[in-house]
Amino acid sequence: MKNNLKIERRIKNLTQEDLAKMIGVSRQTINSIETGRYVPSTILALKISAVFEKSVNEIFSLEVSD
Amino acid sequence: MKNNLKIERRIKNLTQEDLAKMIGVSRQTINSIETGRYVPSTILALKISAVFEKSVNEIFSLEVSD
DNA sequence: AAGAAATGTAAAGTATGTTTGTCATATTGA
DNA sequence: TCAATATGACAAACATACTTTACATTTCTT
Repeated sequence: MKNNLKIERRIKNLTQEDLAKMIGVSRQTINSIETGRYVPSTILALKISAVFEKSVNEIFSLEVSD
Repeated sequence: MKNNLKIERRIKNLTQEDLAKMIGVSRQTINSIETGRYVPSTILALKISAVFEKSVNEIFSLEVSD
């Protein structure tokens, strides 16, 4: 699964830690999602979606390997 | 987290097992998501989104408890 | 260039998703 | 009504998400 987190974060000028605090997870969790080390739960994706005011589908997308 | 799975399934006339097979999970996984027993991964949400041709946000939504 | 802030990553532990198997109940259709 | 099909739910085992701590590396600011 791919994601635009880094880009969306830059648009809103948020650090990984800022975003983490906004949605109530650890900074490492954001980092791990961004670097593709793991796939977030749908609740997390929805919270991220709310922060960036974009749909989950606009932020996350399936790859062939999924 | 709430979801419209049951309604969307009815619209497309799919059983839990049909949907499960389409996205490659077990029937119990679909059942558990539908009845709110657990929150799916974002990959699963995106696959479900693809089946119903609706965004993840249209199918799943946050509740205050999230 | 130097110090501060931001990021990447790893290990260990806890929590939660997912599968398989199984059974009970509800719903549908002849 | 009877049988078939669909759904809800539980338990055990396993996989993966997530936290915390900690440290190294990169990027930013001056």
